[in-house]
Amino acid sequence: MQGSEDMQLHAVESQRLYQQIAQQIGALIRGGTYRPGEKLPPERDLARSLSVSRPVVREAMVALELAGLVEVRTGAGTFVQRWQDGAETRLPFAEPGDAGPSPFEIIAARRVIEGETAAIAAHHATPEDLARIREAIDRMTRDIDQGVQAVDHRDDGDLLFHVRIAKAARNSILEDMVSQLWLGMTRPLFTTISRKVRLPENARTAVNDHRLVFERIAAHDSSGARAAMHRHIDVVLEIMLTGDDAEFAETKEAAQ
Amino acid sequence: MQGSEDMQLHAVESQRLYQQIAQQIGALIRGGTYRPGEKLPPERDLARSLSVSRPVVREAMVALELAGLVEVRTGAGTFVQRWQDGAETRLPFAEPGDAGPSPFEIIAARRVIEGETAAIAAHHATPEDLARIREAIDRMTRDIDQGVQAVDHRDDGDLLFHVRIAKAARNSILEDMVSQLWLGMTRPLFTTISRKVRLPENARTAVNDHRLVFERIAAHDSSGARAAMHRHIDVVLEIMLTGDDAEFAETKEAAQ
DNA sequence: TGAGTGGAATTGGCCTGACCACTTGACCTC
DNA sequence: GAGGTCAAGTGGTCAGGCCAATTCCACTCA
Repeated sequence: MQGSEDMQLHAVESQRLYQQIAQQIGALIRGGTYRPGEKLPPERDLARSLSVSRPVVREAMVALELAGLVEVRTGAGTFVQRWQDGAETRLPFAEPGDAGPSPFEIIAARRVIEGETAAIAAHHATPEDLARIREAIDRMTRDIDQGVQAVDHRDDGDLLFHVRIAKAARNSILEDMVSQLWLGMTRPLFTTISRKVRLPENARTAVNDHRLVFERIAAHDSSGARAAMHRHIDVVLEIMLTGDDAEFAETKEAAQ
Repeated sequence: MQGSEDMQLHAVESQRLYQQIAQQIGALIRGGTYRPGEKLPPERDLARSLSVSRPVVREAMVALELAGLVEVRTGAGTFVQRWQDGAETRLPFAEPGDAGPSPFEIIAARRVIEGETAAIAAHHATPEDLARIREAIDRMTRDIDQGVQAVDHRDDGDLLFHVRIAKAARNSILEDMVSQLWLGMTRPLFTTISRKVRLPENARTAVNDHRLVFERIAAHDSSGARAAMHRHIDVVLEIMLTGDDAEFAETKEAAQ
């Protein structure tokens, strides 16, 4: 998996108990031991058989509940959700041996989603929407010129640009997806890769791309906006790939 | 918001304490009271000032952690995440007065995402992928003929069809999105609406649409697959709208 | 003077045990 | 048989405590 040199040891970041429990139970559910609609053992029993305290089990239940795997009914019990998820409702935290989606999967997903949000935005965008998008571009330009790096993501012009386009598409789900995918790209694990995108010279190309996308949206040119956004994201992909650990190259195809 | 008749009273489903706490703290974070990187008060203090027990605060922290809003560092404290989300990281559970995304937003999102997954799948699909997709169609056909309704979502041919296409697109993120959106459509709140789609006559049209999509994918006709999927989802939208509470009609446009 | 170190204070992680409130279903009454 | 009653089961919450990781600063020693 890795050359014999530069073997950096990354801490195992010990998983908290509730995460381990949630994973175990989640696996049982996905594995079919507990079928949809079925009732899980009482918290007290689970605690006993897992050799943990009830509070820990309860924290795990919160996680499973948020993941949509179980439904907790006061006084009645905890039940496996009936509907949803064909195969892949993952717990939000990494499972052992699972690094989660690669940066390239994320890029590919962004290409798809943001390409479409840009196209939709080109239809719906009001003057106010356009002003807000333009403001994000200006902010990014300014920050690059002054060499500052937004500490607060709420001030990050790059992110704002993408989110505001999604907002102009008038679909809160798509908007959330854009935010979440951005989150994924800036995760600690990927900082080394994504930091390159932030280098001044690359940032300038990016902001220029942003302007092109903006122009197409402002012109209500739907397919043009989609194409421009695709080009932009392809460039980001290129940057991520240049001079990089070649181990990722094989994943490149998956990003189209 | 509603006609004077047929005023059905839907239960308030009392929110659990941890959810209320998580919402409050989440609001403070989004509101800027706690800035990114900043340290939250210790759990004990929070418990005291919120007049709840520490376990409750801890459960709320699990929720906030899973939502990506905070990071918990053993022995050090709880900190607001630096990166991520420009504006809209929502807690997974509904906030007061927020019904969450409407079925029409979900449909619109599905149209976008699944249209693209179908297009990508048309590129990548292997014979095995095609076989699995076809199997989903067959299963759905059989279930309709026999009048059975899958109790276990893992046996639901309709869902399987969509998920397996996403799987053929070879992107786990897109795949998860398709699953999650499906989840959203079959939520308890929307059952009344989405049940119509399951009516035998509608199900037959659906399965026929599925076949058309499948043919385009099998023929490696990317844009044809996208178009076929769009048509399919447009039909679903139509079904949802027919003879329905007209209050939703205004939202129709948002679904394109 | 300054680098290093040791320990106390802080803070999250986890446990025990208890009580309350809601749900469910068997049982009892009419 | 219909309807009401009650007790067991189960989640919701609280209180208090101990352990372990992290910080940070006063102290030590070169």
